[in-house]
Amino acid sequence: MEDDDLGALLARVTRRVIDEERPLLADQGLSMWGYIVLSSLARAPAQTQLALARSIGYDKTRLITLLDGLEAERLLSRTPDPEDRRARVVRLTPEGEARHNAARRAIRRMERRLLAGLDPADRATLRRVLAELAGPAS
Amino acid sequence: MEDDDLGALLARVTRRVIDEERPLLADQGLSMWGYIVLSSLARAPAQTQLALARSIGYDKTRLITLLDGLEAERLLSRTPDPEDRRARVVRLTPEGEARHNAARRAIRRMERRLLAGLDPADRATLRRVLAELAGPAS
DNA sequence: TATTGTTATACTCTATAACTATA
DNA sequence: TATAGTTATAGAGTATAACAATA
Repeated sequence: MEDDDLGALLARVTRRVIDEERPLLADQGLSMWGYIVLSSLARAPAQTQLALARSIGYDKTRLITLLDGLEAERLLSRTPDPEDRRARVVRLTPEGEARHNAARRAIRRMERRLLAGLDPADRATLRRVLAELAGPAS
Repeated sequence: MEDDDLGALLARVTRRVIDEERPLLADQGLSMWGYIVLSSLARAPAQTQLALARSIGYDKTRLITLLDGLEAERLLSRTPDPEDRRARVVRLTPEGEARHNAARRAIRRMERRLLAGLDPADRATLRRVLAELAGPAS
């Protein structure tokens, strides 16, 4: 029997992880893309919404309503940039940081459980190789 | 700087591979799901369309039009099962087998190129660990 | 003239319900 | 009554075009 394609294998594993993540995020009142936005902002505030959209690989027009929702929940702020009055700097609020951390903790717990059966060296290799293949950090 | 979530990492790598695959499949006149169907049938014919849908994780109603297209191109055949006249056995035609092999070769070439920078032991570990995490073969 | 943020629109993909023919 | 295949419809998700404000 032939090996699976790498792409097929990756897609199956990714789908499995995502399926486990979704209910954990729902517990925190977050969608997948909402969590991705919070994660990006937790690394660094976004100078423009366009830059944020590009950095997470999302459409800039869809980002608007996503940010609207997150802002309405006071998880992030959009403040006009005094240097360029077209742009709006997007930042996490303290509440947004807390919500992100809670979601992140739940996801990390799930990941540990998922990888529990693997050899520790394999776990390390997996993470290192995936990071290498993913290219420069987003 | 914190590590990325495993899910985020997997999603990035998967997207990258898929983005590389799509044009190769388009060269063969195949969609992603079309290729997945041909791959499944290349492993074994499907006793019913429902079983095929389940095995590849696709919706049975969407499978219909997908199979319609592939059948119109003579890449597969749907023949009524004499034992159960509700069911239709789905098989690759020789042309379907050839098309699948051509697509597969192109994809394997791309995968080799993508993984070329990795240590051979890491490559092997990646494939083995992903297969383990993907669960029982579909 | 180009860019940021935005809205509106169209399109594609996906899920649900209901029908037919067999079992 | 349940299942395989199918069709039609509705919904979610996504992409495209166009606009106002600013550079």
